[in-house]
Amino acid sequence: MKDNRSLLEDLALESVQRHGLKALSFRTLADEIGIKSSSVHYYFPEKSDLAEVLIARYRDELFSSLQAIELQSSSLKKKISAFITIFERVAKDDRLCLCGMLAAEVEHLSEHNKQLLASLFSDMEKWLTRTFELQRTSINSSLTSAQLARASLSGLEGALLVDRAMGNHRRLKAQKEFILSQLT
Amino acid sequence: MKDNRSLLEDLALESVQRHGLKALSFRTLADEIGIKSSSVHYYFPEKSDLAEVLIARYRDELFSSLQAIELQSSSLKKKISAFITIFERVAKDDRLCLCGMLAAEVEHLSEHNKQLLASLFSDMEKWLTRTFELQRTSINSSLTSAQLARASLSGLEGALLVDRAMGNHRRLKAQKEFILSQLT
DNA sequence: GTCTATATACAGATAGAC
DNA sequence: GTCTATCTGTATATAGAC
Repeated sequence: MKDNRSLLEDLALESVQRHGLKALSFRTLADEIGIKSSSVHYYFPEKSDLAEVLIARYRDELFSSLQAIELQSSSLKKKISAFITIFERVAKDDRLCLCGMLAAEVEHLSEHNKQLLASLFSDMEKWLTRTFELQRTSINSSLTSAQLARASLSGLEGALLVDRAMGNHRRLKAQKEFILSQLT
Repeated sequence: MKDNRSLLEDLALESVQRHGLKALSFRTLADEIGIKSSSVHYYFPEKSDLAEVLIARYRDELFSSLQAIELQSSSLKKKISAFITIFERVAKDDRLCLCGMLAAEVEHLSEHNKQLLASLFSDMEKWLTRTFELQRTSINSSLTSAQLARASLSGLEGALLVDRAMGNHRRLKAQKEFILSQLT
């Protein structure tokens, strides 16, 4: 049995990935677990406090996935495939990546949360850059590892975005083929 | 001197590309040209009516740009470069592509506007697919023209999205290099 | 076309009782 | 921790006068 704090975080994360932070309401959130909105404010005084927790949680779970990839996969192609699997799971769940959704709403974020978001993107890119660079010889492209990392991450974010509007997963599939076609 | 209808459309388009449709307020819009919100309802009875006009306008301007590209550019690389220029202009103006922003907010669109958005994406992909296919011999990739089109468009949308969160244009630049690296 | 006035709904947030 | 009650702000939308 989970405590209310965790339940609220779970529901909030799902809601933000589906409908956005601006559309998230403390009232609706409270209704979903049968408490009042004032009780939600007990856990998260302001909406920005909740957003901060969501970003931190997403970051933690993401980084443990990345560590698992480093341990389990050997070839570069396998590592990048496993990385893309993270996005495929998000797509299957009819969600956007939290980062992608917040990026669309960046003008509504607190300054602090804007920085957290930027550093999360930056760290994902760094992981990709390092992963590419460590097995650079497996790459067949004129681009630098950093450029490939930037294009790959933003490409996957865009694929999730457009696929949601189109009701299928064709762009994520195309993006995956595109990225993997650069690796041997 | 533009009429109020056009002024409202201009301001609304800019606002949606920057802050999203959900954040767009008839009151604020009215204030910006010195009329009352009830007068905005005279032109656009409901918010979804305004959104529909914005999508149609965006579509018209986009397609005339695409036609110009077909007439002016010869090589495939030049055509695709010119296509990417459209996104570079959007980025320089600190906006998102209207389609990308609405895709993030797709759960809040009316059924009709959801369809308009999907068909706009679809037509952009068709244009790209046709353009790639017509000069297929200039492409150095194992992907089909349709897959390249899907990956390119969603990649550019994602680049705009992530770049906004990061405060620079590095992902759009990387995406451009990535796409053009497949063309001879 | 534009206004005033208003109905209605919902948002974030807080005070204070239990 | 959770509640009731409330303040305050803002949103969409409409009726009816000018």
